Amino acid sequence: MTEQLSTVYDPRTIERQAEEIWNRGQYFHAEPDVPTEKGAYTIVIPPPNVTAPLHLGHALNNTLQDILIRYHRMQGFHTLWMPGTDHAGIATQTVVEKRLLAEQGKRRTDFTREEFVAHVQAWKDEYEARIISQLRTMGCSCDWPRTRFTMDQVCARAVRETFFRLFRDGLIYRGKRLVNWDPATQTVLADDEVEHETVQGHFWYLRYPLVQPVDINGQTIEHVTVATTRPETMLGDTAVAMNPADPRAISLVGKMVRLPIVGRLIPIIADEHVVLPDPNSEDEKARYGTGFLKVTPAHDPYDWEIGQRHQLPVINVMAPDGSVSERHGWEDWEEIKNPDVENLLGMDRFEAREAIVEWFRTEKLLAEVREYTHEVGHSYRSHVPIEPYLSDQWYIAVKKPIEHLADTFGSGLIEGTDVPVNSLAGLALKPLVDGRLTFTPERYSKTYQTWLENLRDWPISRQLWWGHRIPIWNKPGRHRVNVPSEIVHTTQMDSEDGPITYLCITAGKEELEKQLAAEDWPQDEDVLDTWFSSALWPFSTLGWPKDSPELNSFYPGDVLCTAREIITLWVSRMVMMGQYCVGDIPFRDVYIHAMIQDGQGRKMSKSLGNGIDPLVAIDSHGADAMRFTLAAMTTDTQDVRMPVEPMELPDGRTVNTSPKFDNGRNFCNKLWNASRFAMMNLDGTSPDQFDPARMKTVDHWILSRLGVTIREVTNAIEQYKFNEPINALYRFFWNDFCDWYLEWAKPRMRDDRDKPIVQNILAFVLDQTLRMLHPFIPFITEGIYAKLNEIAPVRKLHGICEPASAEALIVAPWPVRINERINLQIEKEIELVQGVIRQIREIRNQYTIPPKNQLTASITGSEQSCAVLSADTDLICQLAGLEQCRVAPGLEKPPNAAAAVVEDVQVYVHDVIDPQAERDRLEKRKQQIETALKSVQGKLSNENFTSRAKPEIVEQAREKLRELTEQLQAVVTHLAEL
RNA sequence: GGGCGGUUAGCUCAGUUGGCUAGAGCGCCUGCCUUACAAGCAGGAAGUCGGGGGUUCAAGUCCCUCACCGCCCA
Repeated sequence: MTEQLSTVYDPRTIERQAEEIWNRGQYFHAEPDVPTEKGAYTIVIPPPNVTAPLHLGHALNNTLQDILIRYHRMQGFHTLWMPGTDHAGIATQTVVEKRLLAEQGKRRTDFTREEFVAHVQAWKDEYEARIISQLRTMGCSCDWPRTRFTMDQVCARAVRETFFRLFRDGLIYRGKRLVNWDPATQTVLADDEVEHETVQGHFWYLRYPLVQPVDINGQTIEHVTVATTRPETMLGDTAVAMNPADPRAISLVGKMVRLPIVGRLIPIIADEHVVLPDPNSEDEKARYGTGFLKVTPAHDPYDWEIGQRHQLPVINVMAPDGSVSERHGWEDWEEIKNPDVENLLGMDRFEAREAIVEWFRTEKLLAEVREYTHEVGHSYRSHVPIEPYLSDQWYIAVKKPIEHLADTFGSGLIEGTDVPVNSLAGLALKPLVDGRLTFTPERYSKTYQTWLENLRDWPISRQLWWGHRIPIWNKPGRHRVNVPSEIVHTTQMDSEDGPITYLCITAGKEELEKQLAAEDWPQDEDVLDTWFSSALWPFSTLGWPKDSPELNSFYPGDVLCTAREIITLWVSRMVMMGQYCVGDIPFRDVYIHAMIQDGQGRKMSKSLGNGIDPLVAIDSHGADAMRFTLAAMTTDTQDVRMPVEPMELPDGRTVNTSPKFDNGRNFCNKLWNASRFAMMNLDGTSPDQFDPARMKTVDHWILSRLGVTIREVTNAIEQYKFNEPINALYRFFWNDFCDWYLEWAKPRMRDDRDKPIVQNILAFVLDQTLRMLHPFIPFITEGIYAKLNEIAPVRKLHGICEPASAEALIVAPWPVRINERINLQIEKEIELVQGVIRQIREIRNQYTIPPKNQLTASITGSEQSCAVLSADTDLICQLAGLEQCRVAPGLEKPPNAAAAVVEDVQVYVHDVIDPQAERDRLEKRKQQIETALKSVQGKLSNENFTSRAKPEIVEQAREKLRELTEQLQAVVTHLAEL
């Protein structure tokens, strides 16, 4: 006899066993160019940031990917899951800066660039290792030897090549713009790196004196009042604007104002951007506005545009750290400097705000202060308010047509937009419009589309040290270098200090770079936006720009699985760059999964302490349990809640986990024990002893249920549904297989004639169920499968289904559909049997009859039902605890019997009568039937229903009415007899 | 301000194209250590489907509107 499974389900043991099987077989690995009938199936992992270990959101993300990967591997696809991590420029640099400050009391600038980068590199090595180990512990079947990092040599080469091509195509340019500036990390941020938060603030009403008072309608006006939420920017005001339609405009436009504190003389100008004041308006700007707008072109994007329209001077009054400074473009400093302004120098922007408001108050120029709630942009990394800031940055032109791509992708605008087909934005948008790129759930395609239609040029330079250094070398003046244009591309641009020559060098020319540096061509200090390298991820990881076998075999991939927050940031850019660099979209489908929140609907975060570490969940419940629960929660809603509770582990640690993982663990435990029980009975199983002709009703029934389940599960996975297959498998395995089939099988195991039939069915059903469960709970299923292979190596039902066997479940073929086994007639029969058993059990319970007391029952009803039930009397006796059961039409109700009604059948349990309990039970039943009856009668008495509803619906209702009427009659009779 | 979600049992959530008495898991109540499983078995209670209006023979489901919660974009 083979060794049995241990009596206790221990996730740790089984996880180790399964890992060993997978490692031995190298099943995660995919070699290119291996032809399979179905072709390749590729997923590239959304590379986790090396900033921190993975959280539960990652666990969900990667569980879903692994389900898809394992399913397709079993379906016979040549399957690759490409793993790796992302350097996450600003985020990682920030955490390392914090650590260095805390541990060594040193700032970034206390190190050389090389020293600092070495520190970040060390951090990266540590977290990359942790992340990969987390993924492996979760069971992710990635092709680990292929693991990439966005800054490794392979990826770096792709970055250099892409940058060079963009530069050569004239899509990269340098521009002076107002950017989203993060004064804490002192770098520019792209629009989508700015988070809008609601902030309780104020509107301050500041009086700006007119140089000469103005008379309007006999009233002397001595000053204009501007309303602002950021008084500190007034130091840089270069005009006051009003709407030309304002009645006061005729008298005021063209007059001069003396800017308080500063003393600068600035004009009143007319601009339609200014909203007319209206205290009753729904528009907040009108309600809070005075009709006068202070214009600060250097510190507000709208003011910048007004400034451009009116050629206003641009005066920058702030340093990059957000403090007031005269040294960063305060053009008229020498003329205006005075003690009041000098006092403010060096103050932080919020300190300066206080001081300036105080100054206005003291000088009686503060007209009013009002509370105001508004959205303020914050850095998604440092979380400080964003400062619109004037700065020089590199940009990518996203709506500029790329001529040499017109042949491949066409030209002209995409219908209904201003996006050229052959621009970068167009390359990303067109596949969606054409239906080649789809989103699941579908609604997210709108986010993608709207973003691309309104896309502005992409600022790609970041003032950081951690990242891909921008491959541009520059020198003031106009220069020429004697190098072929395939290696160096040259552009000249004008700046305030005259022309500058910029060189972009292609990858792999280190000698040339050194030589240029020696000739006073410094390289740009900045690095590229992290998303630049992420955009290349689907093909840089496969070796592009080399024409590698991997690229040929696995690109384009199939699906991208990610969260909605990076649809714009990342998904759009991958499509853009996939098209631009490789000429095809990187994936057909984008699956967007939910965001995990805590029990109160809050985002899980470190600061709230409400996060769950996947490794902790695995320690507390097992990896399979975690995966099961996560998949079971995955519907197409946008958020899911996961109650978080502290729990003490066996090793004494108190950690956050969630009681929701109990669901998964309980299921695994059930699977474990049911499999153990089945296998106890499988010794000596031989398919040769299986004879389909000797199958009984319950055997046909369980195969029918299996057939339905195979169909449901397969269809659901194909549609990116994850909770549905889990639920279908749960119902089938627990409610059908364990609760009924196994119970009915127990006595049959002692019957020599029946045993081989049951054994073969058990082995077959268990085998097929394990295959379907494997993508969701890979460890336990693999472990059980290995045992099953020892105990019952051949599992097939001759003449019914003969699935191919496999050395490991991970590569076992997915169950084929057995729709021909689906038999709804038999399912209905068993439902009737189950209904009868349930009713007898309820009577037992209500009368508190001990389980061991064997009862006698008689059952009567229609010819048809009696025929079914008398064939299955032993099934009823066995699970209802009967020693005797008579079934026949027209039986009388015995005296002292409890009665129940099931479909068109009367069930009498003999000699248990308790009149009061019986009356209560029958009354309750009567109520139920009457409620249902009322609803059906209501329908049928409505002539419109019978004439307009579909005939089959009407027929159904009539049938229901008949059955309910009979049931009611029976119950009423029984009540009367009491 | 624009857009997108959500609101169903005490909790977390399902509910396909409108059509049987609206379901599951957890929790709760009752009884069971029944030879695979107490992480279990058997049974039970529990819902004005956020409010209002409309379309329809028929609305949790479609339309309008209001309220609250959340996300994204300006």
